Amino acid sequence: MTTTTQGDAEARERVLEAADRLFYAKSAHAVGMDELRAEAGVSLKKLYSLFDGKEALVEEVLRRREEAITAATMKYVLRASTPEDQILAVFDWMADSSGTTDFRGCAFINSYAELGPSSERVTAVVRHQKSGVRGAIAAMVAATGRPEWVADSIFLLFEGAMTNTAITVSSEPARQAQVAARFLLEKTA
Amino acid sequence: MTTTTQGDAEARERVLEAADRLFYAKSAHAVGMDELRAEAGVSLKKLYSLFDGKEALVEEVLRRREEAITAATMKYVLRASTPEDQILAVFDWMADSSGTTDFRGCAFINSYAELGPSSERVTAVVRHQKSGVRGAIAAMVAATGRPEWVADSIFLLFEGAMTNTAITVSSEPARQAQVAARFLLEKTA
DNA sequence: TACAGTAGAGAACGAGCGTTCTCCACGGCA
DNA sequence: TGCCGTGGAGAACGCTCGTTCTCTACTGTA
Repeated sequence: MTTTTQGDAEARERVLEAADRLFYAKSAHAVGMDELRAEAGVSLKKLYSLFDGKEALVEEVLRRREEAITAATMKYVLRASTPEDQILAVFDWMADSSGTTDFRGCAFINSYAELGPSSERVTAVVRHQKSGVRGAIAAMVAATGRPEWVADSIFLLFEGAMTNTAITVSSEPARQAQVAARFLLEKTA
Repeated sequence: MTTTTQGDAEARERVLEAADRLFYAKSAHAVGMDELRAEAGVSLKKLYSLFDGKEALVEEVLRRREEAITAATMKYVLRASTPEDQILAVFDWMADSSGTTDFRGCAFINSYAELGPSSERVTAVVRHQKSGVRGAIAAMVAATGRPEWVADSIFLLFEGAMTNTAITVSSEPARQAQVAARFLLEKTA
């Protein structure tokens, strides 16, 4: 029946939203399915009818998070006028995001770290997302006509700033990374 | 009695060595105290007589790991002749370390990621170690007379390369970071 | 009103964890 | 030889987790 399918979609959305928030804030293994059930306002039965299990849920949360992050950064990127400023805008996004007290770094790196080599499926997702971010930066850098190693460098600055922003609980690393990226772009102009 | 204290010191060493290896390879929460006991060849009773519990053990492992990493990188750093090459040598260490199949990135970031905000004690240790690495790089850069933002940039490249080396399972990120660091040093000479 | 099927609440289950406790074998001393 | 205390092996405990199962209440239909 179409009505139940409609309700399922809504419940699914609520679960994924709650899972994304809780997994990111406390790390996935620290969030129980029952806590998740309560937060999403759904029954345990429905939870397991919507998803194959916790690992599948983690996988889907990571997949959706890439979309959300891409959308969020795009708002900053598209605001910039020059291609160079577009590249630098991703660090503005990071600096602003770190202002929220629950910023805990890169969700993909965190997932990789907490899972260890135990789940090849999730590791594959993490790898894929990372290459996506890298590809986005590479495309923007390529559009400015600069060599690929510049893109690689900016990507590494991005990664380093993500983890350090989380650990230091400040937007300073994001700003430092932006300074370095700007320098790279200027000297390779 | 001094003899038992002597034996305790040896057992303690074995436990810490095994814990460091297992925690790093599989993440701390995935290693049970019994697995650790077996690996270290020690009884559960002695394990708990030597350490106050798992969290205290994690703390001490992280503290010791900093010493070990510092020593390992120093071997590379001291081999270099110029101050600039000394800075770049840390990326040689990283590239070589990533050759071992069990390289899993920065142990401190991994600990931060898997623990979440649950243990402020361990987070404090992580923060301290990170500022140590950063300080070491800052000192080397300062010795060359370059401004502090260059040190910040190289530190972020270091961090980004550590995580990406682990995720991509290759030494490429370490090399890319070295290229970027060399560029920074040349252009700020 | 009687009934079938669905979905929610939450008990139940088996596994794994950190930690403690019990039991027993062994070695130094009278 | 008999005793005592130390330490090892591992059973036990209490807890939490992911997952499944049971029971009950409800809703739409004849």
